[in-house]
Amino acid sequence: VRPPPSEAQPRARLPLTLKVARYVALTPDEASVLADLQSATRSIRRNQEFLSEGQRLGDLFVIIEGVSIRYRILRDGRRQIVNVVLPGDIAGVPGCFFEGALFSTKALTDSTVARVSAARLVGLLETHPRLAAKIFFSFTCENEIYAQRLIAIGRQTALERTAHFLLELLNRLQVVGLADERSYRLPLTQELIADALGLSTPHVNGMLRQLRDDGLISIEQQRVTINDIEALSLLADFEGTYLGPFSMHDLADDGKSAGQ
Amino acid sequence: VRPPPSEAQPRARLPLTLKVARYVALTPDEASVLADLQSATRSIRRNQEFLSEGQRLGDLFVIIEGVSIRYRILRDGRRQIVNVVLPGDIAGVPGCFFEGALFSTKALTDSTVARVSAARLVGLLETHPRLAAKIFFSFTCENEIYAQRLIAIGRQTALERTAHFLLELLNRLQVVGLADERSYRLPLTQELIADALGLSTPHVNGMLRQLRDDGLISIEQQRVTINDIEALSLLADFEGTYLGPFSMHDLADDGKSAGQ
DNA sequence: CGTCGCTTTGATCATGATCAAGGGATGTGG
DNA sequence: CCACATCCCTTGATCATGATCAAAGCGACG
Repeated sequence: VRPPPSEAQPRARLPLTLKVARYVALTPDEASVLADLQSATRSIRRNQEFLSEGQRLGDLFVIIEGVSIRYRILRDGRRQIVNVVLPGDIAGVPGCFFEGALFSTKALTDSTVARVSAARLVGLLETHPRLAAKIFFSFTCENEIYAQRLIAIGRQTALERTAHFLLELLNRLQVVGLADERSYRLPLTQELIADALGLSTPHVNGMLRQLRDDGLISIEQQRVTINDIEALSLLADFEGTYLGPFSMHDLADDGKSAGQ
Repeated sequence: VRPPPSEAQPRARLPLTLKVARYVALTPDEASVLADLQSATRSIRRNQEFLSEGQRLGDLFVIIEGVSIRYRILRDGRRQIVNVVLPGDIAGVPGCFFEGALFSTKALTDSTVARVSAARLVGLLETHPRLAAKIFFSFTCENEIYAQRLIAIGRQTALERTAHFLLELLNRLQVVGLADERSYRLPLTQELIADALGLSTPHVNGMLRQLRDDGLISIEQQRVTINDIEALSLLADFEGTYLGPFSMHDLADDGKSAGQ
């Protein structure tokens, strides 16, 4: 009864074009420029830290495949994961514009990324300013993910937080076609979940177990299944509306008038 | 011994132009468009909630003067403040592009804001796309503030968090010229600080008292003074580098070449 | 003078951390 | 093919940080 390990891959290679396209409408021309940006891909091995705190780097990485974490380790060893980086996300922004990156980013699985030089992105300001604006705008959407997580970590109980985390990942993975209706593959250990949620590993273990005992979720191997999305959302006070796709489509349409 | 209440105002009315200018270089033309955007100001009374959760609103607000909070209240009454909104910040993004705002925003003090219709901002995509890109980019910078706060709330002790919070505000207020070298006026009650840090009011009280007893800070009336910035930064594991101004200046210069 | 909003303090309680150890699966070298 | 090692999950006992509840002080303001 060994499940095929390559379960998620056959799912047609996504026309990811950076997930920007999920957020805003692109002209064909823009789409092709975007595709071109991601042309040169590179492989990253599991556990490789490809962006390091303090590093002054002029590159960003569009994640084509694989899961990474963005984190920081405090002096005494405590670690906080500030983001789980999924395919379609961009790593290295705005670190590449600051003096040095503020966080490290490490691949959890073997990954494929497209390296884009910051200079080239900024060059878009000149050559395709509207595309540049759309890309930058798409970065803004991450704000809501962070804000939402701030609430979870700041004011929700361990159980609620855990539920929230699982739902957030479900939604984000669905956006890029890596999750089906109720389940997805989650390459995170409980220790990593703990560091993302500001909890201890044993306690995360207990919370997951409780969610399982209550029949809200199932976990086997690395596959998470949400059995009752509604109940879990209620528990977590979760609304998926903040995770794409949404309505800048209306506004930033092609050559049409912008004044509504 | 009543300190003049209008202490901070005489400090020349800032050429705030939205704080965008702190982050990126603007051409004179862009600067004037930006100034124009903020021309029509409006007053907001203390305690007025000018952006409400769930509200579908096509406007954003550039804060000219006053302090607001962006927050959400959970079903059982717990409140988390996700951001303290200072002059120069923009409220309502990207809420205005989502189905509905995800958080409420409320003025803590009487405020002056400039209302900008989202349509107008999007219109910039057509008329001044490079300016639009720069504005959107400036939104991205907030990500780092959120990420930093996630670390504080997720993995730092109450004392460290409190120290971090005070330092963050010092730095952010300095950027817009509302704090001097070591002190600033803070219109937040301890209850509000607690809701921003995910702590209880009595505990915030204790932490502030401890910081005071240790001689690291002083608080009188609403004025916070950091007596030993270095020591406090060490305690909080704080580095101010993530709060502008930083170096997209190099990249996005006027008509110059972008490829470095 | 009295109320209201905020700060301060203390006593008790609980959520979740820490520490420690065992268990199960997978992988690797002998 | 087995022994061992590694990584991760699981469990339990104890501890501590910070929450909750309650109440008193203290200005500012009307």
